[in-house]
Amino acid sequence: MNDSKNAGSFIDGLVLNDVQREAVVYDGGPQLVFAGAGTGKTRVLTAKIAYLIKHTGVYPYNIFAATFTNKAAAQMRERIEQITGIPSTGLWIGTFHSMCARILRREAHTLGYTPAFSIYDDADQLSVIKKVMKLLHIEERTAQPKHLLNIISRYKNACIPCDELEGTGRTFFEKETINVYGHYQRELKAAMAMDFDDLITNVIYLFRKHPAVLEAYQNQFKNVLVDEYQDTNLAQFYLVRFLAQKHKRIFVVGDDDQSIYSWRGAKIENILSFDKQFPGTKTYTLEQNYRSSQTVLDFANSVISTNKTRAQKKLWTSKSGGSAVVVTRYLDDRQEAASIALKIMELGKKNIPLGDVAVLYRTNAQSRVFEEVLRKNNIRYILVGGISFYERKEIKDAIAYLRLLANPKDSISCERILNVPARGIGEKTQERLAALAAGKGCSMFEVIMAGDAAALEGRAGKGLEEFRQVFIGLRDLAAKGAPPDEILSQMLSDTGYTDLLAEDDSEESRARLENINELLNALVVWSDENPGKTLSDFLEEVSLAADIDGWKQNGDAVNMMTLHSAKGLEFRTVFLVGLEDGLIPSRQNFDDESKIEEECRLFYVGSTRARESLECSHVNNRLRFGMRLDMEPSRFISCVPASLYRFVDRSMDCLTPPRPAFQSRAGAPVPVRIKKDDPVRQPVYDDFSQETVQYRMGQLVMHGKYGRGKVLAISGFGPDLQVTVLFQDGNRRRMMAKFANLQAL
DNA sequence: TTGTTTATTCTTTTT
DNA sequence: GAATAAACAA
Repeated sequence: MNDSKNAGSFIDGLVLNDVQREAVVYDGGPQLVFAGAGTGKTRVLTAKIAYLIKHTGVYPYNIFAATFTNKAAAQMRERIEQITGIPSTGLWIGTFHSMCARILRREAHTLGYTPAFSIYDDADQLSVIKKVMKLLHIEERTAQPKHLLNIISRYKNACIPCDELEGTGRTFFEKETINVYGHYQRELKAAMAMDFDDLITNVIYLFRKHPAVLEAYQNQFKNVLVDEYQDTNLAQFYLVRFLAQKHKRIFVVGDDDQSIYSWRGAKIENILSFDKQFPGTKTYTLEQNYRSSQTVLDFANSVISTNKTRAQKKLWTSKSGGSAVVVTRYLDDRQEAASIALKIMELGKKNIPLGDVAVLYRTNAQSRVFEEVLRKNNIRYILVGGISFYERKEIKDAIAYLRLLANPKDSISCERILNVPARGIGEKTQERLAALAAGKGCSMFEVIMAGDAAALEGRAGKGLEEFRQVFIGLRDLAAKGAPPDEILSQMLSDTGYTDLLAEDDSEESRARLENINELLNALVVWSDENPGKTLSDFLEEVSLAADIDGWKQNGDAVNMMTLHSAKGLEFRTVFLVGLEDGLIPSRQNFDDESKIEEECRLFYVGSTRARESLECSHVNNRLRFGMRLDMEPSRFISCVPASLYRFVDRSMDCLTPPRPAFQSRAGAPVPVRIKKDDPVRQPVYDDFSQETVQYRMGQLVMHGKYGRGKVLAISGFGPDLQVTVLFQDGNRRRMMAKFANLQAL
């Protein structure tokens, strides 16, 4: 970078180019930095904060810096400390969610919350919404719980509280949704819980209702900085505006070409209209890329140039050349994985550290084939995302115990573990408990702990008493100030949770036991590193941890993650896999132009992760939903001029024995799952269609119009017989068997 | 009430 | 094919 035309100068030991330095030094109001991929975005932000602290007399305590992940925050904090030599303890740097949680714990009482409130993840949210729907007698097939949550989330992102919506619903559905929203919020409040959106939104409500509180925070945060500004949502914009209103010392960095979170409410308009929102904004554009080779950049530039709605810019680098971008076509996903594993091994032989290699894909499900083949070849890998550690059943159970201990109103956690391990407390008992709690105006857990429920007869009563004793023990321990890990291990032994797993000799139980021990270790380490912090602090960290936060680049392990997780990272060699229409762009976004553009940006983000070599691949045929589908190469590849990459077709190679594309299992009929010795459940014969066709689950069939498909479900009987078929185009159709005229394959 | 089998849906992406 | 909901048997 020293040979570039705007030769670098140093600020506090950081090399900066002219534009970067100007942005760091300027102190005349709002600043917006458009920073393309690899143009030193993090460097500028770090330098800016360090500069503020070291040269302008701003205390770390006066800085509010929002990053996209906790990991990024931790790294930046460390770097800043290094540069300035000043302890960064007071510095507020973290994700919007974690910093808002911090504010809310402080101000909890103002909002009628306890500082130990629980934070609900989406599984918890789903439980709450289902509870509400049951209460309001809304059936799940009339309105999907996830859809309702989505609408609620949109209201929250716009910072519209439910009481403002009362009576505004026009259609029946709207009225119902608003009603659900109200009940949902009441349920959360009763449980002393907030969901992810609430963390931001409640801070906004706090500031709106209590100007004095707002002013205090405005006075504290004289400087507001935001990273990845293109992925902020409306509520986050309101927050930033609130905080920066007074001093107008706001500095945001982002790249509209890397906006990939609109489905989470992110508004690309935030960055595109920043200068209108903050008059007098000084705008900078960073276009010199320090990461990738020219060939990679040319490819990436071409990918993104097809998008219409974007701020014009073009990345360039002073590094010339680089190895050509390769696009390879494979026969199927297995060949793709096997060949890439082979290539990875060759890289290893060339002494390229595998920690500098990544396999990136659109969906988590795609990791499976790679895991299998890498394991078979003894290649170490690190998998980011998928089912994360904290989403595992046993971990969620353990956490629920701790949560309930910290927050006795947390009914969702209470219901989760009341009968785990099984204590004979079934659905009926739970209903009775809920009624009892409602009558007394307290939570289920409080009813149990008061001993009021001990009056319940028989097994259930006994189970409840057992449950109560466990928590009495835990409370004692907590009151004595025992460290969290001790509390957890006592819970595990008192409930018999560990014993139960130890008794069972299955592979699964052993894995679970291992996970539990891992959690225990994590708690020990955590308490060690965070003396004085409470159980709630730990639980908060757990709730707000991203998959990528736990990721540690390891010298000899290949990295595998989704394109979303890869944002902000870079690798020497990147394999961009599964580049097929339907995956990227996702089939579900086919009908929306703006979503297609976002998928294109995702492809762009992926391509720009590569420093030296970029290998893309797509397959003719892929296993999805347990069936083989024929795929077409992604439309985004088709848009790139052939001169910008080298195309290799390996789909004719016979690495795997040749077979018809569709019938992967050599046409072997899928075994029918019929209950043994039950004549009633023999395969259904449709005697009423012209031909006698025998349908069974998993049966491969041919349809005149839709082509091949797999029978997923059979319902009805005789002339009413219906079959649900998943077709090759990825769509599922339910059809009357007598008209469908399906042919067995 | 519990543990089994069977049916159904599901795959985007995550703080 | 895998995870979950629903249905069922013990």
